[in-house]
Amino acid sequence: MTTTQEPREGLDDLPYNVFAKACPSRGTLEHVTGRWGGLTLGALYEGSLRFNELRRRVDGVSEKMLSQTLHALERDGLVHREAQPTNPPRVDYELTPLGRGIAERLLSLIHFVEGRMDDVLAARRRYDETRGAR
Amino acid sequence: MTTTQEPREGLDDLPYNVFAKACPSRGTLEHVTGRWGGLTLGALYEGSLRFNELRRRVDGVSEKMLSQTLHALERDGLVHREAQPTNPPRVDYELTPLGRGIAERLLSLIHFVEGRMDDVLAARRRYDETRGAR
DNA sequence: CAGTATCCGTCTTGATACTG
DNA sequence: CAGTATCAAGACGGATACTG
Repeated sequence: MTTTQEPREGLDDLPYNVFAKACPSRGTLEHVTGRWGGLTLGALYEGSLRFNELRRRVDGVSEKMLSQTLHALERDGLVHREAQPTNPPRVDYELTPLGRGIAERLLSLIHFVEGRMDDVLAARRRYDETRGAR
Repeated sequence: MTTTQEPREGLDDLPYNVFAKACPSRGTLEHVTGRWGGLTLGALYEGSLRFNELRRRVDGVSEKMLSQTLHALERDGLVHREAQPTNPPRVDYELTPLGRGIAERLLSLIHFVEGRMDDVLAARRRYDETRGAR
């Protein structure tokens, strides 16, 4: 009976469970936490930004990836796209209320990680010494 | 002066800034939020687990990916690996205090997303109707 | 049980070029 | 400015087989 799964209380009674392979929340979580999704949401938390402003904020993202990321976030209802039909075109991206809720929690995580990087780096050195020498 | 970067107060004064391409925090954040990293941390939040228990919890992960993920998290000092030299071998994985701090924030994000999936799914339907019909 | 090693296809990514 | 289209390189992921 080692394989019997005990339900994790307070989690499995939700309609969506990210631990399950087929749950749609897994997809959204991947958009949010993906390589560029999180940084994009984080950048937009400061306020609305235009496409190229965003590109400069999110250091290293290509046009293609930013475009793709924004589409996914817009489709999930986390980002609102506001296009002015001027010439040259001007398009502003901003978080929706739902997007803000997600960005807040994401930034909490990001700031926590940033604040602990010295510990992480120290742990890495220890690990590499111990195992690397072997 | 459209390219002048205004510092984001309360963020850029940190020694590590995940928005910068070369910042090591980016790497750690990717371990944490990667496809399997987040789910692994989330599973371990409940308590220590053995390798194959973990594999069953994190639905869909392969041995290779779980092993790889655990190594990265252990190296970053988020997970502790406790191996008993018995036969058959028994290895328990558990969060370090640092890992718990990160897992808490990650779970806050995960639960929030899970709780809003109906909104997300509705947004997707709207998006697909509007744009898909075009 | 707890992994490691290897093969191999797929999916992502980044450069580059081009459009409105 | 705000993207889209295309393509090659490489990272990523899964299946399988094997080890201690």
